[in-house]
Amino acid sequence: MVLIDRPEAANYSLPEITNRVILGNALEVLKKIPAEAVDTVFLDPPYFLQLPKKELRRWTVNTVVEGVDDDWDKFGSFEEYDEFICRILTEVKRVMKPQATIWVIATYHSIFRIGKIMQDMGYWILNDVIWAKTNPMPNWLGVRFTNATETLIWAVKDRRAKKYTFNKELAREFGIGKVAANIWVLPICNGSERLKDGNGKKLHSTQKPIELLRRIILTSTREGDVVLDPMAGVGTTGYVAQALNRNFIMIEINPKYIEGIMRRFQQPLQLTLPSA
Amino acid sequence: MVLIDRPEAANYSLPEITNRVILGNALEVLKKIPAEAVDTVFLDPPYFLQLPKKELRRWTVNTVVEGVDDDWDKFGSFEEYDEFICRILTEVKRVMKPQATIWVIATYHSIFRIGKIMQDMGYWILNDVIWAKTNPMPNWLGVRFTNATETLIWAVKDRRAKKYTFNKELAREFGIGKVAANIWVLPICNGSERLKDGNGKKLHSTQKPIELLRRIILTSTREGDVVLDPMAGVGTTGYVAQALNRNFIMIEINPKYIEGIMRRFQQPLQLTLPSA
DNA sequence: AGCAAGTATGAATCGGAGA
DNA sequence: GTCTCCGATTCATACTTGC
Repeated sequence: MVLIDRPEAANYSLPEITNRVILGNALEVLKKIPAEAVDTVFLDPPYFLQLPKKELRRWTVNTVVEGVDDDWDKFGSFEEYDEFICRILTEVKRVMKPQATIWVIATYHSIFRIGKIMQDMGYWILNDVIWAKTNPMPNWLGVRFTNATETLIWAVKDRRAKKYTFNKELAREFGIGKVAANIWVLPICNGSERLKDGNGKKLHSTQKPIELLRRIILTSTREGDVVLDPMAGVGTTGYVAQALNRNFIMIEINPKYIEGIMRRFQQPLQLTLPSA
Repeated sequence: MVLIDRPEAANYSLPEITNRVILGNALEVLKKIPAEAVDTVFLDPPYFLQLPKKELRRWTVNTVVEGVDDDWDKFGSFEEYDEFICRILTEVKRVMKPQATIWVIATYHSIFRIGKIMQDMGYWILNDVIWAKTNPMPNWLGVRFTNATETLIWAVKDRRAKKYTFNKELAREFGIGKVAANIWVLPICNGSERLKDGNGKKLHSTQKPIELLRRIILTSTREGDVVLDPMAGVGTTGYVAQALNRNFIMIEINPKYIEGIMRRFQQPLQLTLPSA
């Protein structure tokens, strides 16, 4: 894995950034990428959780839930959040090929805002896909339903885009029942897959599971395609793309996460390609 | 079942409309209902792009700009839909008690717009609940995932509302696993439950299943509560509410559907109340 | 070594009363 | 709006410890 750290760069050529991770702010880096360059986008933005200041304590073991308290999830208001989302989606749209598709993931905290903004920008939603978690954290005060799902929006740039990639047979394997249903049941990322920092704590608050990206890439890309992840975190997208013979471009602003990516790629992921 | 058909009415008292269905336009009828009158709302709005234009326009008041047919597929249509949703949610909010909760159901065509509008209006989302259909209509073209879900948004009027009703133990029965998960797996409305017209065709295109309303009412209301459905269709909400010893107020503009409601209530639904 | 018991933790908008 | 204090509250999974 090669890191690109040239903040002074004017523009990037596609070859020089393919299968690379670029250190920098997605909004600025994206502007330097050629138009209509990528086949698929996976976007995992901050969810703007607005967690209460009050700590949530497990009374039986007297420990505190370490919720998402990262600076990258802090916004002053919905308006501020909306503007951020809108700017990212504008830059992303420019670098998408005409037939490219985009995946965006979030929870109820923000997925509705994102979806409406996408529609208003002209993106055409193909599906919502529900990630049903087998092991969510329960709501133990019993004041709400346990939030066991995240929602993915799968869309094209424009209503007129038709010949996008969809591997129906693989989609049938992943969904529930015999139809290619829009529900994926899989566990959250934990155990040895979860990257840790020097103190054994999780390196990233919200690392996405390999299996989730495997399903996204297999259903919506072909071998040799270029997958873009503008907010790569610890790089699950590129890690899985490489294992499935896809190309990738990742952008990440946090050196701590970049370090995790570099460490991860030293042991390439092994995945069997479907015979089809 | 008593029908209220008094378009000339000034204002309604709560007793005179409780356990009744009111014939009329929801936007106008809601204005005649006292403020802070209901405990729970179930809103099943038109699903954008699934109804012909004239069907949607019947709901809108003073918003139709003539001669913009060419723009119907673009932003103009979204705006008109948004305004309709905003108006309904404004009237609904007024008649909700401070601790009342609201359920809104839709598919990806419109749920994102609705959710953002709700947030922008100050509604505070408690959960999204995913209705996973056991018997969805397959997507034969194979160009998308089969749409096997609908999304429900469950919300309170305001972020500060706390003492809303949530029957945790019942929610645990309905969800998947032991946690009260936000996923309900149940079939679409079919068979003898589905109301038919004189020609044996389905009377309503999107009749909601009894079981869906049973779960909504049992998890989020108490006996004696008032449940409001401003766009009642063939009246599943009131039909289930009555069987569970809840009160209801239904509004419906289409006499054909009202007729279905009247017919339905002649054979009251039998449901066992949970012993709790 | 293997099995059992104990411990840790997850994108969480998670309470209420009173000062 | 803040703050403090009181009290009731969780499951699936993976890892660690102990025998």
